[in-house]
Amino acid sequence: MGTTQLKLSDLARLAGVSTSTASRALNDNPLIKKETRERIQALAKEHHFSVNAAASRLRMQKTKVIAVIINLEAETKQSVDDPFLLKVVSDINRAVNRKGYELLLSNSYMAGEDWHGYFISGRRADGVIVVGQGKEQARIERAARAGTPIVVWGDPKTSANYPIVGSDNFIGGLNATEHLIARGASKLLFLGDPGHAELGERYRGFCHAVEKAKVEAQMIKIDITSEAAYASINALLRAQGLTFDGIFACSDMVALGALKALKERYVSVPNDVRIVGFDDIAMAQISFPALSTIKQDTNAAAQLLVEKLLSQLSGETCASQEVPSLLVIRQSS
Amino acid sequence: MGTTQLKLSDLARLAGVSTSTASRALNDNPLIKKETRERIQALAKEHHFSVNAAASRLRMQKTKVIAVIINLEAETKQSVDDPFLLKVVSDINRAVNRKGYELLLSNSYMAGEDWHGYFISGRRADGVIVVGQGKEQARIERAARAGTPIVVWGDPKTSANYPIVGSDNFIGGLNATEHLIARGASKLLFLGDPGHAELGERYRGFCHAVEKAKVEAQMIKIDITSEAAYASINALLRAQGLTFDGIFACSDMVALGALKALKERYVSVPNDVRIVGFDDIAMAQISFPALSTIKQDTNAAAQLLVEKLLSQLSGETCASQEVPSLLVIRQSS
DNA sequence: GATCTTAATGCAAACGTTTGCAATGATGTT
DNA sequence: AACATCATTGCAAACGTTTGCATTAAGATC
Repeated sequence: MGTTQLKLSDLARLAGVSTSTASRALNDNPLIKKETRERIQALAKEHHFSVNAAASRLRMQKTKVIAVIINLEAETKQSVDDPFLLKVVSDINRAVNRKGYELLLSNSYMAGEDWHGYFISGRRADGVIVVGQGKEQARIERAARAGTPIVVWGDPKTSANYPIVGSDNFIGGLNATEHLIARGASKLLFLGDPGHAELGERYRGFCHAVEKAKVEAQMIKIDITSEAAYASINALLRAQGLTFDGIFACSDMVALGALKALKERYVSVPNDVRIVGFDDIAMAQISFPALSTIKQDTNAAAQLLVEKLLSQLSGETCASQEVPSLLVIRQSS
Repeated sequence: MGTTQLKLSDLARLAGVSTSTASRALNDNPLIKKETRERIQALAKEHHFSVNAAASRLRMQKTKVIAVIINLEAETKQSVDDPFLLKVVSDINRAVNRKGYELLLSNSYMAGEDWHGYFISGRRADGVIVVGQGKEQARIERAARAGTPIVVWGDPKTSANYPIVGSDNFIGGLNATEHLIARGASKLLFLGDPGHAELGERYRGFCHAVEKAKVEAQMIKIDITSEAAYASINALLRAQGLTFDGIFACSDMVALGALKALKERYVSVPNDVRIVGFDDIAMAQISFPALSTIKQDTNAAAQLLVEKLLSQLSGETCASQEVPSLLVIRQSS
């Protein structure tokens, strides 16, 4: 309490060595005799000493911090509370920690337009992970061009001057749709917004399967929320009756919204309509009927994101990469 | 790219002033003539200059960073992916930003045992927000005693040497239970773990209502996950049949797990069994039937947490506080 | 015994800000 | 005309590390 903050030079004096020796000892530098190192480390623990990160960062010119910025456009209502996005952040957090880095949680509000200036020049972080490619990639591209070490969670097929990691959305959409067809659906419905890069790929997969099987199909463009899905299915049923027998929803939240609308109107799932979602959020297996879905391997993706970012930090350049997705069959299909 | 990092002294030279003038100008210090200030600020923008945060923090002795640490005990399986916890973090993020601070997302893994040493002495953050009181408060208490500015999301009734913000869990439990009874339930079931501080209060509210109304009640102690709830309801139905007609679940995830088990066995909700959850996560209104629940005002709580933390930073001492919760009636009851 | 190598440690500069104090010039007062 | 006041700016120290280089002591080699 009353005591002033212990600094490295104090610790050194307590140990009877110079500041530089103390510094090297704490960093386990083999220049220092082993027993000296251990003695100083023990002393540090005993006195609850910790290195002043601000000073260290200033001197080292690196922060050991990675910024994660959640990149949501104002236009869409997909909220920051989307369980899937938050799961991605959570997995990134773990992956970042495993590599000895810390995670600065940020957003457009703080970082403004000039991400390179804010994070890199501002020495707030050594690199940036962007979650959510969004529809507008100007800021990401600008940051990358300015030399920001940066990786993006999004659609890996998009060509860009930065590496993108994400699921194989096309295959995912294809598998989901073929599964619906295999289960007997012949009048398909895609629910989502193909204007969004990742969802566009899923839609391409959907269309591919539809054409191959020569079945009917329609697409309803909606906001990526359960509310929008609920409302649109309700409207569709009211206006035209049951014009479909299989739904591929662009996300689980959307699928669950649709599911609710169907159940309220006594449409049986999966007998009358089969549904497959995308993401495999926790709720998918707890809904009733449990939701079939395309599971995104966020854990593997998070690890890849971090690895690619770190390799950029050591000067290498790396490419976009898809991570396999997996069809999880449950009761809804 | 090839150009070296612009520093304050470079900017000053470009503007034809001293470094100190440039510094003051960027901080809008009225000591500097207004037009000089504006000229330098414009120049900074033009050259994409940003202050080196590491240097600034070193000199200022403060970081403008708040650490949020998610405090989950190893024993319970409540995962970091719990949508409610993540919503709290997300709301805290917004509240922190509004005050001009950044958010460092951390956990026991990085911070270790000595939070004061790691965050405060280590100059990584100016204060700490702990999400999740947990069952074991030794680390929090130790950090507080060491002088860490700290606030906790948890049960405000717990007496502690740090301020706790959270919902009025007792009232919440009381209201939920009285509502169940008012809807005709007379054989109640509490699903959760009263050993956990917040849940204990909810259980107290439950018991209070039960005693007042003199109805039957039982409690099943389970892990706070939908899987555990699903499994326990299943087991109970199999072993004893339908021995209850109202469930107060300690969280929405738990409620939804229970709901699924009931629906699978064709128990009608809300006709045979009424259910009320706690939290009001996004899924509550999209489940079928939509889940009645006690809504926690995470937004207000987040703001309170941040305000209390900042007032600690300016030397004030502050008390725990409850935020009102709200019974949201939907179809499940 | 003188020189060379090696292991271990210390000295001092640098990282880029912010800020108390001093300095300057201009204006107002006696 | 001498002096006090005020607005504006600059000087230089300090924040607490890390690290290239110099130094020391001890053992090895000739």
